Amino acid sequence: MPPPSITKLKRTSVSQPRLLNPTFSSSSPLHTQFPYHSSTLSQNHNPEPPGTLSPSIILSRKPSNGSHSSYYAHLLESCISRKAINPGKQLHAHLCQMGLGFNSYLATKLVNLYSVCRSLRDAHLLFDKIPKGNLFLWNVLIRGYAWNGPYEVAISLFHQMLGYGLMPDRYTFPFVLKACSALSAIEEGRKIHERVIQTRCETDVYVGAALIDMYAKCGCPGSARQVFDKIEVRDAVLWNSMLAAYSQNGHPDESLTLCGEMALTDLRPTEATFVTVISASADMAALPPGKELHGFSLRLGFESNDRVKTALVDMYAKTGSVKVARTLFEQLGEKRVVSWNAMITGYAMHGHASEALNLFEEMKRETLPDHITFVGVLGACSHGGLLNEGQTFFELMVREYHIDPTVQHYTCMIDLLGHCGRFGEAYSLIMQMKVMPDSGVWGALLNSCKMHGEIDLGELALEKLIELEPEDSGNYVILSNMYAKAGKWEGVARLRKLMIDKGIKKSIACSWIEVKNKIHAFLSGDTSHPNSDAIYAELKRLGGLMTEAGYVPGTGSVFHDVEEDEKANMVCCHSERLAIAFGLISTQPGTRLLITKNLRVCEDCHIAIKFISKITEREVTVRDVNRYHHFKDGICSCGDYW
DNA sequence: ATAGGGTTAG
Repeated sequence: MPPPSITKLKRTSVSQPRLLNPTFSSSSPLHTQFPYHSSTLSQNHNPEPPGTLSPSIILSRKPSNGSHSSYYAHLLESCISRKAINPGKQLHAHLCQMGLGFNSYLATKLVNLYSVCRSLRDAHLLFDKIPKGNLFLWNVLIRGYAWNGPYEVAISLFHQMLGYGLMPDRYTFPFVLKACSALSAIEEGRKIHERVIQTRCETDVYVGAALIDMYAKCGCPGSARQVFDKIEVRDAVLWNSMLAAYSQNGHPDESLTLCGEMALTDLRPTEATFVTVISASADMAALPPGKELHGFSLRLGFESNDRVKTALVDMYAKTGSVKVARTLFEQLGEKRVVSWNAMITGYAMHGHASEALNLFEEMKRETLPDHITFVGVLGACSHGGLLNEGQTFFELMVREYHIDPTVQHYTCMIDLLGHCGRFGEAYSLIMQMKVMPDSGVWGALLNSCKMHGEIDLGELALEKLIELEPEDSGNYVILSNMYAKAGKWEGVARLRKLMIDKGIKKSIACSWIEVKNKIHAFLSGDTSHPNSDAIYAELKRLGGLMTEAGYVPGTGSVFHDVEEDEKANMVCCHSERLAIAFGLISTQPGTRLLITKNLRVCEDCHIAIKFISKITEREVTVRDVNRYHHFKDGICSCGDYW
């Protein structure tokens, strides 16, 4: 039996309610009031997923004894839960014919349907025709804009709603706060928080989680914590939002501490708990808590959870256990973009360029790479000094994948060109960027200038960097070292005065290592550690062995007023080397050493560490906690002239 | 009478 066409349905005798006619966007090829003729149905190239009610089935079940609001409500609910826009529009047209269009209960459901189907234009046009006394109607439309944008409209609707004398409820707040989060609109967010308190909604966990998220996205974890502390009956999601608030704002340690408190409650951690807190431990380059969380997640039955597993891949890769990361990566049931990206960037940040690029080739066959994939791929090229490959991938990204380069992609390219001494091309690339060059870009250029002694361009880069981040000492230090290397002491003096005038203090390089659950931190030339004597003795011993093995202390930093033998001494007391020496004398042979550094490891130390690994047959990983594409901190504290 | 918050790769 052929499906009944909507045009054949009986028209009611009631005068046509124009009020709620469905609207069709101008992009739709269908401009008639009844768009779904049987001919158009058969041309449907986008069939609904299996299990969806087809439009013909909906209408063939039309009750013969007249129309009941609850019957259509049921059908509309069915469309809403399936996000089935086309049958919904057909129902809408049908309701207009039936004369049920002015039923504001059903109309509200239609607004809801358009809203969940992201047809905000249709939702809003219909909304405009419905009496405004119904809070639910407002909530539905605000939700639509909070989920899909423009977010400003959600906030403006909220104010219009207040203008109508309606009181927002515990459903309204999460929606409008989500819009504030998306816009980082802190002033608006705080005003809404006041209203939450007036309305006595502050103990609702949904409202609370939305407030915490709003404060987190606006960079105010302290305010988020105040909200969290005021709520007495908490659920897992509330904890999760607070954990995320800390890790999104550079406090992974607080996130881990809070996770410990959560573990003391009766609440069962969820997938989001583990994803958040495992990534927090990756951010602080802390393997032991990460491993503990791994075990904890296994005990709670998250072994085959791919999202948790992806977070673990990222954590193990970042903390230097690239092989463990790869093993887990291979265990993934479904490899999504995030998983590929975590593994590729993991290889890139440890300088495993060929592994990163091989994996990228494999990925291309299975998944569509995104802009973050290319940050990893270009980062791998930049680490490996692969200029030609980098340029090819950059082209590929733009031409084949139609991805607009971001500052991060440009930073990698500037670094690549600069390190190869192609300053003309590097500079013209900066000039032709469609995005504003940030401190990462100029920092990459400055760092390259330092390597090649390009003083003029270096001065220009510093000028830009001073505009962008006047408080950052690292930039001055790099240029100062360049002046010193070229013997331009008046430049050194000028910069020193500039820093004093601006009241800028130099940041100090610090490295740390965890041994037996205790963190041991070292500054450059530090002698305050209880085992200091033994550490320096070990460094001296290593120095001898390294020289025998062919190591030549770095010529990267030149000391103008220090005797030759003292130079060698100073090169040996960079903070990462102190941490390594301590690790060597206080752990079992064969244990892997993970050192974390707050500034970028200098090239000389990188070479030295390779020698140390070889001589001692120990796996040594030094990880800087700065993002690897931030080249502005490419300094070692001993090489400075202050 | 219908609805809602948190999550990873740079």
